Amino acid sequence: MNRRNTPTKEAVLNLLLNSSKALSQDAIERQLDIDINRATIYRVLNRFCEDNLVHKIVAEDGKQYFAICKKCENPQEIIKYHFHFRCLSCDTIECMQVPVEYSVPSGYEVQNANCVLTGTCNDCS
Amino acid sequence: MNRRNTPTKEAVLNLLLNSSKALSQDAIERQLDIDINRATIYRVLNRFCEDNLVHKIVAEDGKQYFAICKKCENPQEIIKYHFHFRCLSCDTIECMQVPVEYSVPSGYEVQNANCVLTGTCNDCS
DNA sequence: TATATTATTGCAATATTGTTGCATTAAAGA
DNA sequence: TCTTTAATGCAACAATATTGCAATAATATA
Repeated sequence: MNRRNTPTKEAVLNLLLNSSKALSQDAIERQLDIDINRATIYRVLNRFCEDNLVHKIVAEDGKQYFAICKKCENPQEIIKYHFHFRCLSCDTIECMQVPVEYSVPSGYEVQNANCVLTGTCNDCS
Repeated sequence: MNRRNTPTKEAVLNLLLNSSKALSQDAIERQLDIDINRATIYRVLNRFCEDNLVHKIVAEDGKQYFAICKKCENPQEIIKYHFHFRCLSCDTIECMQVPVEYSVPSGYEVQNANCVLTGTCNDCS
């Protein structure tokens, strides 16, 4: 399944690259200049996730948010997972530098961590 | 807004009390002997949450899960938040004793933490 | 450059989860 | 027993996300 470059893909990627926050599908649709179908946006985002370009966070509102996290790409950092912060005031989600530290009993195998702190962010407090 | 005791309330509470795992609305509906309307189950659960009898976890499947966590009630433990583990194999969510440890930059105020580890649990590995 | 292959897209339909309005029922105090 | 109003069932609704299918277009190949 080879990937092809399309204006859609490029537009979504650029939006994410220029955003300091994680974005939901509807936020992406709203912020894009061009009109892209909802289903297409989801498909593009899911493909990005498959290719490890983007990571997905599910907040307690049950919605999916997507982010390109530059910190993730830092090869020095072994930190695989980091906290996310959801501000209830400005309704944004951002990647925090704070790593997720945990230990699980033997027998448990962790494949992913989805950790969201909720509250008021620096800008809104 | 006084609360009243009803068979529904009692049934849901007993189910949660006897469950070692966090349950979703549909799981509760399935496991109950009596037939209870979906909306009612949600209302009962949300009331339990308001009364701090139960806590709610949102997993990466976007679904809400509810649990009575005995560990939460231990007054010795200052631990407010703990990790949850979602097993992809048996599709359950359980409360872990592992506390969530984090620090946020000044200016951020944390009101809640929703942390779910995903993978394979002890029973399934 | 023209053509063939097939990844990508838009559209509509569908599934799932959760909430809300409203009339009815029933718990609990007077 | 009567009154108050919390709780319930039902249907409708809202929001999020996915899927099938036909049409389109990116890319490799001739």
